[in-house]
Amino acid sequence: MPSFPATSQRLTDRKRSAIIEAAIDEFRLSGYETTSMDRIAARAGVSKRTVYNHFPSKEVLFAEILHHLWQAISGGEELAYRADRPLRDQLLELIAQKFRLLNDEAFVSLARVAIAAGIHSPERAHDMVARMSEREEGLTVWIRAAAAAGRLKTNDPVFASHQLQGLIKGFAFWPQITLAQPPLDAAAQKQVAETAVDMFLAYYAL
Amino acid sequence: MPSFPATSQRLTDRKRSAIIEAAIDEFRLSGYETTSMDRIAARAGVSKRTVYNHFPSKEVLFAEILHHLWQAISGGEELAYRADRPLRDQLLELIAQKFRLLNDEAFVSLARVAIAAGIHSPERAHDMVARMSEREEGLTVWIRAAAAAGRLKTNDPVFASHQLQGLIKGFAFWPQITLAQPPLDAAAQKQVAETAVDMFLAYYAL
DNA sequence: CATAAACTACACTGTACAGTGTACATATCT
DNA sequence: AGATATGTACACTGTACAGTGTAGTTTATG
Repeated sequence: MPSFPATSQRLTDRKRSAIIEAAIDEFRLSGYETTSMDRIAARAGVSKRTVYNHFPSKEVLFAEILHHLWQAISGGEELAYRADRPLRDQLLELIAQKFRLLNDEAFVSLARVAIAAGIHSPERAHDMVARMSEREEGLTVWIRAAAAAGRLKTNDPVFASHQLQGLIKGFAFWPQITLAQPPLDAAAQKQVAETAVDMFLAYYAL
Repeated sequence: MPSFPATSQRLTDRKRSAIIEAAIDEFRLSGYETTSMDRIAARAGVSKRTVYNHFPSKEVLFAEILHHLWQAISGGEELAYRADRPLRDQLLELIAQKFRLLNDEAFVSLARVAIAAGIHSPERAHDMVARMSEREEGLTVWIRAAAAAGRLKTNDPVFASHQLQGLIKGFAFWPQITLAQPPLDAAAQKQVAETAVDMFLAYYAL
């Protein structure tokens, strides 16, 4: 029976976690270029050599972190279209789900780091945003179903979905990413969500 | 009578312009951190020392460029609300004006550079986007006037204006900035503009 | 043409940083 | 307790880059 030190696993695992956490903080704070491996090591309370024993290069460490943050936010339970409930209620629930993501510290971190790093690295940006837009599929699927059921008048669900998201993200995503603004408070979220949905339905509902 | 070399002004002016142009290209291509003064000098066809004779530091050169690009896009002729024309036409014209800005290479460059540089420098980001949002005032003013004239039902013109812009920027700004996507073609612009305006009016028009 | 201003080549300083090699220490496992 | 895996301190290489100093050349101007 291993008498491991109270809180957690093997030393090497704790070190590894500390490095990843420190790296997330540093990259988030300073971006990829201006973050040094020495600072990451220092913040992690770990020797620089240990960082390199775990991760062969800064690039790899960075990729690991993107992967790590990605895991942290992968919990999207698709909401299916239902004929027996008002469109408005269903849309509000879909938006609420989106807000949970947008309020998620991990998600915003990921987005900030990814966009900051990717803005001058097309292939990485492409990969990143491609994966992010997968998370936007749910809404499109719902709209397509509602249209097929004859409750919405659109033959371009992807476009309509982007519109609705534009109405949300303009308030609750881009300002937070580019200006590091705090997430919307509950009242603002309510206003943004309800007005967006009502505007959307005013145009698309049959 | 000075026999100046055909095309333009004094040598020093041409050098200065060459430096600024080269710096715009480089910063746009690689961001602030990863662009070196040596590369700028090389691209400008100028000795490094000359760069420093014109601009005391990289910081200053960068600021100069932001200022320079800012000048290049400052030609916004505010469109005033008019009681004698349909709302839809006026809004479409406002949007068209916005698209002219969004299609402007200089504007997109500025935005990309500014956002990339500012994403980890809150004060600069703040300053930058504050100035950018001045350019969005026109739409807000128009909406306020239309509401005062009893043609739109909103008591929050700023919010409404942001909504309409969200419907545009989600297609024609953010993808271009963060993914370096090409500007929308004419057909797409038409679709985005018309659908946005129609959706907006479906909700707000009296 | 003389003079001042601007440009150039180039060598140089200082710093920051990615990444490595090593000798020694500490933890983990059997 | 002894063997093995990990971590640490630290010195070091090589590179990239901001910024400077200088001596000499080119360009404009009275």
